[in-house]
Amino acid sequence: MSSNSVTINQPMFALVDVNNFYVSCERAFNPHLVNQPVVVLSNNDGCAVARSNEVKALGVKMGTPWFQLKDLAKQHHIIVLSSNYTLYGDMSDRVMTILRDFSPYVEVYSIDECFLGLHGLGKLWPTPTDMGQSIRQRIRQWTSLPVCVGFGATKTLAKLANHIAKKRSEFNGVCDLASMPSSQLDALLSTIEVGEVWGVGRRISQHLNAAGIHTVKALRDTPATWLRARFGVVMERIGYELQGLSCLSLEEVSTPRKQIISSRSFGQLIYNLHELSESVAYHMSSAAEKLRRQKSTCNAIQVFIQTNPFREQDKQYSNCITVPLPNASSDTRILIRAALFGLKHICRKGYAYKKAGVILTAIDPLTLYQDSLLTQYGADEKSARLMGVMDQLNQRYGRNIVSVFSVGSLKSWSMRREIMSPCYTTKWSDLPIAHAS
DNA sequence: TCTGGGGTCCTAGGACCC
DNA sequence: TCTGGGGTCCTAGGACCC
Repeated sequence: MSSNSVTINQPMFALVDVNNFYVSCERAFNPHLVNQPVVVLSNNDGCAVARSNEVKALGVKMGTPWFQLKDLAKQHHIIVLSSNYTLYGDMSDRVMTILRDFSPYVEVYSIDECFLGLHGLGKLWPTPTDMGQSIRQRIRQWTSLPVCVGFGATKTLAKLANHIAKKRSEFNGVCDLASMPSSQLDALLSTIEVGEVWGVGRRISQHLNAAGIHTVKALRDTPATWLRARFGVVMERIGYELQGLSCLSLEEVSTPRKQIISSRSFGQLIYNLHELSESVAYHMSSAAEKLRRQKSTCNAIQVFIQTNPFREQDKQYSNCITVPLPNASSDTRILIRAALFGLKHICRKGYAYKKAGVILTAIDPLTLYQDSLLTQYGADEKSARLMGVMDQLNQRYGRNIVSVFSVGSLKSWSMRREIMSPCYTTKWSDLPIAHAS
């Protein structure tokens, strides 16, 4: 290496992930579970959603139905627990609080995973690995949960590093891909299957394999343009991310949900509208609660019901209906009324129903207000009146909530909402001049 | 009258994630 | 007997408009 420009890849992201999260939470409060084979089951105790290492070693896959697991469980004395989401949520909060001590840039990615942004923090630790070990130690000490930490130049690489830290004991729970010499990195990446990459699922793995791409190294060395042409923009991004070009940024503020789903399989089959109504009303009230918690309102609801597709001997029926609400609402009674109205339309007699639920389309009330204004002062209204409305709105909310985004022709101005950015001018005189051509 | 290009909006379906 | 419950984003295609 005689070059005078030595490149040191700074890891920009860390991913911290709790090992076997639900099982580890249960162990934190019941030491008898430590070193024992343990599984946690989903709602209705339907299937396994968390497995201890001992159970994974027996070959039990995520999502295995409990009835398929029963014999094995008896044979190996597996301890089986129903899930306790209140507990898990609480433990998750504690972990995230600890992580905020390590970086001001935090994205809570899921109940047991967290990305940290690291830029500017390099001087605080001798190496990223030291930071990682410190994170592990503190979380272990304060919550008794085991975590692994991965470092990388991009989120995708950090995620991959975390996977490596988990699977390969020689890393001792912390893997830093960014500081790894490239020969070692290549050797490592060529031992990992392409399906382990974040965003590469079963289907795309199959296609990649068919094209002769089997390992992460091979995927990284595939031209991103080819990935784009073959699979679309999402895969293109993954290609760049693997090469160390960051395409996915840290999302520190949690955005409100656009859809809120509440659904559940029934413990036993049900047969009539009355029972379905009860369940749908229940789901609707819980969805409406979530809706109000994120300060949204709802302008359409979808109701769905289905029979049990696994009972092949049964007559199958599944249907859904979307009920638009002319006046957006977050009032539980109004939403339930609409849902039951929809349910009546799709409910048929003579079927054994297994599952029902609702999906709300959630909207920020401010957005609704903007939309109504835009309808009111339609696209053909290229007048100063429209501009005046924009100015008023922007002043009232102290930020640019509407902006001009395109000039279609001399005849029409189009507008759209812009809450965050970018903000173009809202002054009539500053608008670009449209040329007829 | 005919033709074409460019654009929006909506929906369904596919793929992925935890 | 018994098979989870949430979410996101992208794309294609059709209807419609100018």
